[in-house]
Amino acid sequence: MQLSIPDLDLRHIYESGQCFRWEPLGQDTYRIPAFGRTLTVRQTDGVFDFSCGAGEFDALWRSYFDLDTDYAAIKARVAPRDAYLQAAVAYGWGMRILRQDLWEVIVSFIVSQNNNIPRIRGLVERLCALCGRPLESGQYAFPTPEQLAACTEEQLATLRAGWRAAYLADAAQKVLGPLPGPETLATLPLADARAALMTIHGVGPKVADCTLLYGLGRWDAFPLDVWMKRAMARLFPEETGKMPESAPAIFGPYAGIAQQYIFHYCRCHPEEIREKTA
DNA sequence: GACCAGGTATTGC
DNA sequence: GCAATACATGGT
Repeated sequence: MQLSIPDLDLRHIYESGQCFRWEPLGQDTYRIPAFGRTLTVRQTDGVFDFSCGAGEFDALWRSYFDLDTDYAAIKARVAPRDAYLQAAVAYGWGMRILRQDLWEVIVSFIVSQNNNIPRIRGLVERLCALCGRPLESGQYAFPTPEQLAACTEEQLATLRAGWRAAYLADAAQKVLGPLPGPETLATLPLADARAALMTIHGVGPKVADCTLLYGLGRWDAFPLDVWMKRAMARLFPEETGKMPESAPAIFGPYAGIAQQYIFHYCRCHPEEIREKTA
């Protein structure tokens, strides 16, 4: 089906480090495995061709692309007087926060720690091929917690994930066991939801915040990685040591979305940050 | 061959 | 509490 969508650019999302399984298929086209399905999307001048019918689109992908949220209003709220924020929003004008599967986000960002994005992509794909269900498209579904938990240490070693392999095993155990379900994590106070996720070995503050933001749509979560720390030190030096708790006071209820614009811009323009903080 | 990559757990003060 | 350190793997 075809749809005209404002404030959406697939490349901005693909490059923004929130998802790791999108596969570029030439100009402005991506193949996206998620929810055990494979969607192909082509973008031409704000018009999007989705390789699915209206039923599947409304059931799965409308929420995935966060299409019921007015990003124009959010951008206006996020970029007040500060020139850097204005530039970040203008540069990543088509950014959106995907509503991804919670379990997939937990695993992906455990894998992401102290790793670069190309290697994260490779690792996640190897994991899917190792124990995920084969799809008709020839790709693999993201493995369930049960499938991951069933893997032996030797099998996980083939991923070449290093010390993170043990973290993945623990994440599966915790999700199958004591961890509250998605509905609970979505409604818990931020600090409590964060603490619950951090009971997983290998999930610290940053991975917990990524999980809350990308896996539960909690825009009050504000992931602080090395790049965001640099950007915040440059933009709000007086907030040093108070982040991420003070983020909502600065950016309002869309702190996590602001983070996404800033992170993307920051990664693509490293010189603007280094000049000021080196 | 250092050095870095969307960090975290552990240790020592 | 908070800084220093090790941690595996692969790409510049």
